[in-house]
Amino acid sequence: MFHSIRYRMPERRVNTRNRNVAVTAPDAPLRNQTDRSTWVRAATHALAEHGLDGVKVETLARRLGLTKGSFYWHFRDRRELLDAMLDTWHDGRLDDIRSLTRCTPGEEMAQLHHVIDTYSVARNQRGIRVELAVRDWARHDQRARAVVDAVDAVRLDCATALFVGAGITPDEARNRSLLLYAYVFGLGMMDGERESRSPPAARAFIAHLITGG
Amino acid sequence: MFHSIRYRMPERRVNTRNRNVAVTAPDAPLRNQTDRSTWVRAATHALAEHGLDGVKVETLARRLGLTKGSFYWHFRDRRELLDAMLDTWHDGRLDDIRSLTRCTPGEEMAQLHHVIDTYSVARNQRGIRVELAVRDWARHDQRARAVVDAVDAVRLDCATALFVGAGITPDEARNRSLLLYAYVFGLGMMDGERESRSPPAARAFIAHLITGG
DNA sequence: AGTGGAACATACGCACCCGTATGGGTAGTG
DNA sequence: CACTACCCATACGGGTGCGTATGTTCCACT
Repeated sequence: MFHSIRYRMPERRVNTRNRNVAVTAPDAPLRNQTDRSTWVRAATHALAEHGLDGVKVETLARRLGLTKGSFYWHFRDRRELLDAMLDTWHDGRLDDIRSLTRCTPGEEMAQLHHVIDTYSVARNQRGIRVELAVRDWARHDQRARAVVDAVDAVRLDCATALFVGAGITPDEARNRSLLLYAYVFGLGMMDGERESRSPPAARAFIAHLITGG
Repeated sequence: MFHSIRYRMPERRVNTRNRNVAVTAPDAPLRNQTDRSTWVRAATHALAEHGLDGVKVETLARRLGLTKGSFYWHFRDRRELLDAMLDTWHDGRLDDIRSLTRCTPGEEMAQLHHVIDTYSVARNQRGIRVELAVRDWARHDQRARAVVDAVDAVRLDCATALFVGAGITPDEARNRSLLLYAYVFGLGMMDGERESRSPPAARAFIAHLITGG
């Protein structure tokens, strides 16, 4: 979704210089992807730390020991960086989901508990921070909204499949999956990178309520 | 909490002009509170619409048909407006909680279902927007964090009392209360002012899972 | 009628951030 | 060695937002 749709602007550059070319040109497949990912990593870090408005070109450049000249060589504008952030976040989440919901038959319930534990603030603080920042971003940006919705759809489908594999009816499985994700993200919002409100015993009890056993 | 601690700056003004005086002066008790609340209302609206960084002095002034001159008469700086927003939000939430958890004995479970319904996106869209914006704000601001924590503490206490009144043990009551609020806020984040993922039947099923009845 | 203060408008300086224009350095290639 | 593509630095203009300094209007009170 929104995979680096980079198009050469008509005559934006008259001198010899150029940016890394469009993906529509099949013989020039995205050179310097590594440098782009450097900016994306720094930007994602800033997003987790200070929110979307903390993602500023000059701030990132200072942090990386570079200048805006470097940035605007790799990206057309700030929006292109934001799209790249959404793309990498989307792809990373899909990979996580796939590796989290792949389990041997009969172990579905244990795997669901592992999903809950993975999204707990205590274990995955950075992931939760990014998650919440992206979700807040999605409240003001349509592309972010679409990416979040796509990730949520896959998450719900995979968790529902686990519940169904454990013998739950499809309807109930979907409802419990929705409760599961709403709970983990909501808890991340309430606990705010600490776990004052949810000692391990409480989390275990709630996890059993969600999974039903 | 953080109730308008306004102090006269030492010699900040040398001419005749002055701001509405400090609360420490007992004979001048906050004149023009209505005008301050006008700014706070507009700011809260902007917060819900565009997040904290959408709360800009000049933008609010344009929206109100005024200028910065008016704002800086009523407020010392932007931070004072933000504190006033937190105060009014805090007080309003406490009022809501009190009116939501006051019920006749024997009706505790029905009241808990009413709490869940009140915080659903479909019924209270604006409240949820403000809630999420404040919570995101709390991730970068200590004062906002303190206010959110205080509100959450009261919410959990009152919901726990309802569960206990319905015959649940205190530990389980607190756990179910935590699940309740984490779920409603998490669902607000996932559904994003629509209710595509949670049809009424799903919400009813989940509500019964949370309350246990 | 005149005075003082409340409530606002106007104008300015400053800082920050975006995007562009342009120059420089380096490595590979003929 | 010249040339070029790549990668980055410097410099600039425009826009925006914060806070301050100062001017203006209206009203209450004497």
